[in-house]
Amino acid sequence: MQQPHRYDHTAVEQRAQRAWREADVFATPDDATDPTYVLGMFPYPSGELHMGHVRNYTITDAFARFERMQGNEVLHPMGWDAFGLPAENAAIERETNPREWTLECIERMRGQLHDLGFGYDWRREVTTCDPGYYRWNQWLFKHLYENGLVDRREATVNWCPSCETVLADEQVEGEDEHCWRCGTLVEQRDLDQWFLRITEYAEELLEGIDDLDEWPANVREMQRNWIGRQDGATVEFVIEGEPVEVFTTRLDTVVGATFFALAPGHSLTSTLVADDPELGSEIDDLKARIDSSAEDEEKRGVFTGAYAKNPATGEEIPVYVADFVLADVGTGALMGVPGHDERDHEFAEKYDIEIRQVIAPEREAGNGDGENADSDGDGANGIEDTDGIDVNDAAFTADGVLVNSGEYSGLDSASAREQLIADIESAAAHTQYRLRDWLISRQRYWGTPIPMVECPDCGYVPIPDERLPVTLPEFVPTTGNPLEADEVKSWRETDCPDCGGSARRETDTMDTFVDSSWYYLRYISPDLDELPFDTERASDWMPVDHYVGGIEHAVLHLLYSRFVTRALSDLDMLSVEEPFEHYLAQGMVQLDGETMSKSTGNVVSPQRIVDEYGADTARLFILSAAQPETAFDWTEEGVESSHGFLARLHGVIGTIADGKGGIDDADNTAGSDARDGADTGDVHEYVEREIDATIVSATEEYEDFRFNRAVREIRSLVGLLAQYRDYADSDRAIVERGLVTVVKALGPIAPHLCEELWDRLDGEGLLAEAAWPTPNEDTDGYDRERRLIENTREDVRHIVDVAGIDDPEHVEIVVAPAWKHRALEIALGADAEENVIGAIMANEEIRAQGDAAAEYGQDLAAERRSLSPALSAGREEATLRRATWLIEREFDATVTVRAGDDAEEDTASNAKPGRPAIDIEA
RNA sequence: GCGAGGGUGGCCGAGCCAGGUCAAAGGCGGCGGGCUUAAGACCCGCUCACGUAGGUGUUCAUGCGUUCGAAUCGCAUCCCUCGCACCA
Repeated sequence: MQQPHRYDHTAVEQRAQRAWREADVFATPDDATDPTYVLGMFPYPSGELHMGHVRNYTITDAFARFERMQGNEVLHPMGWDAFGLPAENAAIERETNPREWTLECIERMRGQLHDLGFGYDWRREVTTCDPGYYRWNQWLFKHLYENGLVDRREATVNWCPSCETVLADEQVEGEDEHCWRCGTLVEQRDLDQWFLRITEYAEELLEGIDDLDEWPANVREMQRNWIGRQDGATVEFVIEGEPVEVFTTRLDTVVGATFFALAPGHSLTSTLVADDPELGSEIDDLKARIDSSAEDEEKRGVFTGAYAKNPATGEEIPVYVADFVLADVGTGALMGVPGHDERDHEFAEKYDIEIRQVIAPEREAGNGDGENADSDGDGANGIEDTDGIDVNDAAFTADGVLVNSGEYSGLDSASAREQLIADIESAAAHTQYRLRDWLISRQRYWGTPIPMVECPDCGYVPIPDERLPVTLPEFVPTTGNPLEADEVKSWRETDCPDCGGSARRETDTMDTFVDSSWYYLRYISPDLDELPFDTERASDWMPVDHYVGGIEHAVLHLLYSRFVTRALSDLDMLSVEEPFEHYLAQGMVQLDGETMSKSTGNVVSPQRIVDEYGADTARLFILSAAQPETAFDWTEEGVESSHGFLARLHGVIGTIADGKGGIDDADNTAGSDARDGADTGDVHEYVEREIDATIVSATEEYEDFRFNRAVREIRSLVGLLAQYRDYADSDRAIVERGLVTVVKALGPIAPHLCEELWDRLDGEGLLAEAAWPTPNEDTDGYDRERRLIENTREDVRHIVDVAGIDDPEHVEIVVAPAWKHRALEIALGADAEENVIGAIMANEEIRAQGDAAAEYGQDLAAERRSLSPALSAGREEATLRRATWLIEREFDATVTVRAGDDAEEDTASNAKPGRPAIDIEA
């Protein structure tokens, strides 16, 4: 129709952004009371925002804006995970230094975040490479140290040869063990390193998962797996007079232990082979095999010549050193039970070790599973009561009933375990975790210096708080650790805080995951000088209410953060134990089904989209393409469709606001156009109710982060408003209310355009600060009304189609008579045993309907269990009346709605509550 | 191997937790109509089968089962995705 106003997104965006900035809309005052804390994982400043970031921050921004409009105080900050190895490489490549490079990247990305219209409280911005931030990493380290949660010890650790640094276990991925950052295969090295003792919290962290009911199930499961709790027992086997402890989850099989195995790295191993050089070199071979990332190769072992005394039987069993025994699992030694452990079985077969059955399947009545019951059970090796199992073929690994175990025979596995713990002197119940301590040393420059000095006299001494931060010296481009370079010798040389003698600074820096393990606390009081965060305020504002970010951090960042939060809580720094109440793992952004990634080159540049279509289009497309947690494909068509919608909305509101639009003057008087049956008042009410219904459902969708559904609701309201505006007697006030609703409800998603349109519609103040729309009327039952209208319209179409009516003249819609509604109510209220027909016929008015009543009663009785309540006859009639204009427009026919009681008998008899009778005249 | 999550109409994807209002939302693609000189954009319908009055039949991986009633609950099987894995 009218010339659409040109939609100059760049101008619109700049205007809106300036307005927000000037009004300081997104600031969270320090005296806020428990604001809604909405947080996206802060980015590593690589220099360029990618679509994953855009998706992440669009989600948090839309939600934060929604919360603000709901009248809640909101904390929505942003910062930079600014330390990390890539900056060192980039600095060397570009002949600059990591600091400058990083700050430039931050500058650029901050600009991009601005351009996208994300509303952050920039006064709370944190940058982890800033000494004002990382001094608190050092402070935290020191306080953990003082509380016994820091350890320096020699260990076999993961070394990435490409990054030239060690890595924590969590940062090594996959079966092939590659570096999480660069993908290089890691190696093992024995080094003295700093650890945070996260294992102290293993049980707490595990139990805490149960309460994280707003986390995705898979993330919770991944954390459970990672912590890997195992309940079992420790028990000692004596080897040449030396007790050696093993851990086992199957103490019930101890009688079946026919060999003993040590890890090549076990301390006893070297003792046992000390005076046998040949044996020693064989074991060195084994060690070498383990180091060379042993795939699923055959297990190998070496018999040491020694014997271990089985604590349950007193039997002497051979001691092997075996490559499948890992030094860092359990105690680095194990009892071999070939009959009931697949791995031990394989080993025993190879070295011809006795395989003994001590567990039989529990016989249950009706266990018809013949699988093991009839497999040549008579070939059994003279052992009775083995229930047909032959452990020579394969280990039987399930729990069962003990056999061949002397006094323990007949006990079930669980009871046997308890009994054995009680009976064997050296045995004790023990719980073991797979979780390892968090190795935080990094042999890199661009990280937080670990605030320790090594004094020849006092050993390692922490640097006192008042001398923090330990700042980084100038960057020296070099291979290896730049902090070990000659050029920074003067930085390394220092004095001992304890004795004042000359000492050497620790040259390892911290894992950058330390930085991110508490940054969400620093936002709460970013300028505080005395402490990392204000305890009182943090206890009020925490936990983060909604945390959004990639699932790749399921066991890294998210686990470390949980640990640090608990540790801080135990230091009385914080009164919450879990940092993130609701965690939303956003899905991938894909292109042609492939994850967008720089390495493969299939990326869409956010910058290009913003330039070409505008930030609002990008945001709208991203949020309408899929639910936040599922992956979606980026498509140009989708982007264009989103852009088209915004441009149309812009056009529609432009024409209306300018008063030259397609609607009549607001004060037109209705009724002159005497359409049969369609009272214009009903039409208006219909639209009003649809506006209300849209508000209610959009609100619900927002609350659940289902922006895609909210968008659908809003778009369909726009469609309705367009139809209504074309309707001859539309009411300008209602159109405006509809548009205001659309603008408000879409505001969190496409904030710039909506801010502009809000202004055009003469909205007061800024949309970003406006109140969320509320329905005019109680929307109870609107669902049923919508369904009734939709069903009825579909039925009309259906009839027209199936009956082949070319040009319907008149549509008569007849609501079921009141007595049928009453009958339905009675049927619904009837007790299960009650006779429905009887109950209905007890009503005099219904009984008066004679055969019709009996017939309908039978219908009700037949369907009694699937009956659902309907609108009252009067409401049904009113609802349909409000919708007649839609049918009139669609078929260009007149439409009448009648109450069943006033209509002709024939027609009315077809009507049921919720299902009006329809009569169409051609 | 262990664990978790899944398998829905041509495709994508809701529904499943709280069984009936589900032939099953929405989008895409396809078809028809409107608008238009035409195309595009946009708007309105249709899109499992049969059917000249809103009907009937057969569907939600497969097979059993529970129930008056199952896409939804249970069991088994097959397949897919992800995580962990020589873990004692």
